[in-house]
Amino acid sequence: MHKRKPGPSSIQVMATAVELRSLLGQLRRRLREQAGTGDYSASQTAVIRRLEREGPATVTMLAHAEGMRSQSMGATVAYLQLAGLIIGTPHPTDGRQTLLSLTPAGVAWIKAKRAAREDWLARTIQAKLSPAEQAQLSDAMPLLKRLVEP
Amino acid sequence: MHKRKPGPSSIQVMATAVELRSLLGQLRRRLREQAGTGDYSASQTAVIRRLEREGPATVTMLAHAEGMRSQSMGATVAYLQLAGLIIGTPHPTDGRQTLLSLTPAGVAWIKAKRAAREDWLARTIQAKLSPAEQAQLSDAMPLLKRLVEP
DNA sequence: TATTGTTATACTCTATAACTATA
DNA sequence: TATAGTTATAGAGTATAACAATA
Repeated sequence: MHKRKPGPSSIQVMATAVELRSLLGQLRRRLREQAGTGDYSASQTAVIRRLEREGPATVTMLAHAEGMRSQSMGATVAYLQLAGLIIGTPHPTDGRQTLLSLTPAGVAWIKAKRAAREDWLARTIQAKLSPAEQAQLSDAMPLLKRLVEP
Repeated sequence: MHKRKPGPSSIQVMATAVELRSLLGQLRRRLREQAGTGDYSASQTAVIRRLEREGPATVTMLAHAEGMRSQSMGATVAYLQLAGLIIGTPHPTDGRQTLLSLTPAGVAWIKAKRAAREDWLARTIQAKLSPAEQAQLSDAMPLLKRLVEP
């Protein structure tokens, strides 16, 4: 256990909040500027990854999982469909729903990405943080996750 | 020291990267939807806070510190000037530069914000994380900072 | 010639509102 | 009537390019 901070005061929490907000923006800008041709946005990548991890899903399900509106997710999904990475098939019993899943091209994209270590964020984490710090960052993810949960 | 993870493999690093990217987007969307009237954007808040912490600065200095272009920072700063929270005064010796600093209204805004604990992010950190977890999150900030550094 | 800052313009992401189709 | 999804439109945030003023 870390012992550096006995218990953050509310001023320290505010400082963390302010810093996190600033870092959020900086990370986002850095991610965008590092994105090359053939790369996809954060939302697009998140969708691809989620479909890989959890299998087929509808637009509404994806929107809910990523904390955005279905209209916005609709645009994200439409782009990925045009790009040929995901495909929508009608739900067998409910005609309103469209089940989205990865195409072979989508699966191949993920694998190629992983093999090539093309991901700027992953490369940077590995290059700039020690293994212990990488673990520390990884351990902080569940905390961030809880912050965005309803 | 945490001992849960002996040394993250490159697959784990990729997983962290993917998760961080998704959480980044979710946090940003949540921050936006929680923003009420009279609130300012992440970039705007970051500028206000930085001026408070480090004193007067130019547009170029602020842009560099936040990792964005001076044209973009110009827009952010222009809005804050219109809102009356910051003011620009000509540099005494270098006529090209404009030194930006907080107005009394800007200082008052920060103080009111703090006193009222109006900040959604700070409130959420305090409400959803234990003191130890708050410290853990705070400790992760320097790691994120190093990721965005050039 | 280099630097500070501004203006014009465009792109991405996301939101709200209104609509269609199916249940 | 409620739900899944689409289309139209708007706004915020940021980028690039071109320019003006000062050093």
